[in-house]
Amino acid sequence: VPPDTASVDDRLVSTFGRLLEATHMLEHELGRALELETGLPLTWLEVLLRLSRSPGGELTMGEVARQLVVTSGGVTRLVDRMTAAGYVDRRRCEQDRRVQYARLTSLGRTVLAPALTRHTEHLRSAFEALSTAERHQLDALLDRLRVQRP
Amino acid sequence: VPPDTASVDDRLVSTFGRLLEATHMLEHELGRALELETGLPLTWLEVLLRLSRSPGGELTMGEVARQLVVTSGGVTRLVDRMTAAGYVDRRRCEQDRRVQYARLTSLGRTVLAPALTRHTEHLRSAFEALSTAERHQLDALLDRLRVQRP
DNA sequence: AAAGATTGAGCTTTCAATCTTC
DNA sequence: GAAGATTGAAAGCTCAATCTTT
Repeated sequence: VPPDTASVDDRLVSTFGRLLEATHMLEHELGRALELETGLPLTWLEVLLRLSRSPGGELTMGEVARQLVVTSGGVTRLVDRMTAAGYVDRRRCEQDRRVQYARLTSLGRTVLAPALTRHTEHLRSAFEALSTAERHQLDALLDRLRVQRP
Repeated sequence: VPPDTASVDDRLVSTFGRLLEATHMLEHELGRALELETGLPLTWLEVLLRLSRSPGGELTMGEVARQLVVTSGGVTRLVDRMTAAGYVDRRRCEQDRRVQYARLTSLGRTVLAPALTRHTEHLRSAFEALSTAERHQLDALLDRLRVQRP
């Protein structure tokens, strides 16, 4: 073992610890503010946002699960609740009848717009310490932080 | 509203979305690998690690809650379970008898060492795409991503 | 047999109320 | 009254088993 391996590893462990802490904190505070001001949980916003960006305003259940990093069972129930609220509905795929699409409803679009505006304002204040160049830097770093999935 | 504000905001929302996705993915995969190979959940490792770095190997319940970004009720039960496993115990503060310390036991130290080794190996492979300079960059960016707590 | 989605059971967390101590 | 920690109830997630379709 080279003499400075230990300290390099320590830094690595610390960096990861900070990544978790900073992300969890942002998630918690931004989620709290969003839900307080719009009634929409951050997870719901994430789903609505990702659906709205997809062609047809829909994604398969599996794709939502991958993007949110939750299990398929978790997505089933998440979409159940959002369906009960009227923000999304389900559509069977005709080519492959095993798959279901979660699809944005017009109510979902109506609710998304103002919530996204508020969320963006919160984000601006959370990221105001970073310059545009630094935000691009962060973007680039995150893109390269990939871990292979099983 | 300036003409390019919309696209700047879009980028901001995307950056945050990527931050969440990348972090959740790392957390999920590294957690899965750690628990598979050592039997220790990532959350438990985080607790043991932070206790081991503190003077006396202990932190107040509230401090653990803040660092892990969970509620005080959540920490009470987390420490309950880790106490049942024998990895930590509780100690009353004498100056202020409202506070309790969660304290690393010798069994906790014994379990932490090899788990940390494995975790570090996983981290090396997850971060191998980043140079040392880029890891410092990430560190610096994370430090500046602060959000005020209520 | 494998893949996508759902379900039942169980675990961990939050929320709100409570207790103790300052 | 306020702060730190704990508790009961409930929400949301995972895990493993199941069902349907490929």
